Amino acid sequence: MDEVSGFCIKQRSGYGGGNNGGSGGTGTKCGRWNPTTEQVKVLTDLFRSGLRTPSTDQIQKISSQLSFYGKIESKNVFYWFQNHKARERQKRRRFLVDEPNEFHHQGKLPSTKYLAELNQVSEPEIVLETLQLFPLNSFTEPMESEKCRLFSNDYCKENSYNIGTQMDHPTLDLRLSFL
Amino acid sequence: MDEVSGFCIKQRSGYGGGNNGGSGGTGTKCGRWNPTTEQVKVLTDLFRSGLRTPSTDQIQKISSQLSFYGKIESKNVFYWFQNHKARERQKRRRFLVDEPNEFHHQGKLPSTKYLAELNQVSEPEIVLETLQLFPLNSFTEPMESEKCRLFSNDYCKENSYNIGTQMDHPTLDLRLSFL
DNA sequence: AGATTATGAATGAAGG
DNA sequence: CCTTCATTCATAATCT
Repeated sequence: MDEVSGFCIKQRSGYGGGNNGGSGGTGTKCGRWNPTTEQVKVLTDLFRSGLRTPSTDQIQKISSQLSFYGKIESKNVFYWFQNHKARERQKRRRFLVDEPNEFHHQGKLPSTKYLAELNQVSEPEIVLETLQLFPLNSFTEPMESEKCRLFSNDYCKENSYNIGTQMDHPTLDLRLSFL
Repeated sequence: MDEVSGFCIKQRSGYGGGNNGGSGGTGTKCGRWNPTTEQVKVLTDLFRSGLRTPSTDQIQKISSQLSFYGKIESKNVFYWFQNHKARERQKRRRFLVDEPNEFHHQGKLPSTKYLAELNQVSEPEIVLETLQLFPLNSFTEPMESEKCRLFSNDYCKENSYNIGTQMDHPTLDLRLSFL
C-alpha cells in the first residue's frame, strides 16, 4: 500500500451533502488543502505508476484535472509528490532499518509472536504502461496520447487513466495521457 | 453512497507501523505503540536533557536501547520526540496567550494532571546544546542541526546524564553517550 | 457507561 | 533533495 497504514479518511465535520462544488475538503476553514479521497487516489496511482517528480507542466495538468474533485492548487500537487516521495524514502531509512530485536520483559505481553511485515515499504518500483484504475464503464476512447518526455530521472510513461463512476460527475475522463 | 463523510476504514491487519503487529490470527486489533513506563522515562529524560530532534542515527540507537523494555520501533521514537516537542511548544504558547488570571476557573477545573503539566511547563526548560551526543568519532563532524534557536528561550547548561542508576535492569548501561 | 483527556500517528506546508 | 513545524485524526487511557 502506498502508506504505512490502512488509510483512514479524515474529514472535517461532515459537511452536508455535497454542496461544495470545489470547496475542497473542509467547508469551513480552509487553512490548508485537504485532499479528497478521489484526489488522493489519483495522486497515489500516479505515484505508483512511477511518477515521482512531475514537472511544472505536469503539475499544472494534474492539478487541473484534480480540481474537478475539489479545490486544489498546483502547489498542493507539488508538495504532495515531494512529501510522498520523501516519506517513502524516510520510511525505509528510518523505520525499516529498525532491527527485529525483541526483548520484552517489563511488558505484560504474552509473548505473542508477530511477523513484522517490514517489506511493506519495499517499493516494487514498477511502471505501468497502461494504468487502469477504474474499469471503465464508459467507453471514453483515449485520444491520441501525447508523447511523454522523459525527464532527468523520472519515469514518465504514458498512462491511460480513467476516472469515472466514482462521483456524481459527468464522466470525467482523466487519462493520464494528458501529461 | 455515503458521501465523503469520512468513515475510518479499519486498518488493514497490521502494518509495519503500529506496534503489536500480530498476535497471530487475523482480526488482531492492531493497536498503536504503547510505551512502557521505563521507555517513557528514558525518553523524557533524554528530552529534558536537551535532546529535541534526534538524528536518524540517534533514533535508531535510542530505539535499540529501549527495545529492552518492550517492543518499540524507530518510528515510535521519532514520533515521540516530534510530538513531545510540538506539544511542549504548544502548551507554552497557550500558556502565554491563555488567560492572564489563572485563578478564576469558574467552570470545570482542569484535571490535576493537566495542572501538573502546566506547572511543568512553567519551570525553566533547559536545553543543552553541549550534550555530548555525538562522541562517536574523534573528529566528529558537528551536525548542523543547531538551528533550533529560533526562539530565544534556550538556555545552556552543562549536564551529565546518566540513566543507568535508575534502572532496575541487569546491566543495561543507558548513558546517553551511546548516542 | 459515556464524556474527556492524553498521545501516537499522519500529513500538508515550508525552510534550507 | 532533506529536515522541521503545525495541525489534525484516531484511539488508548482516564475521569465522572
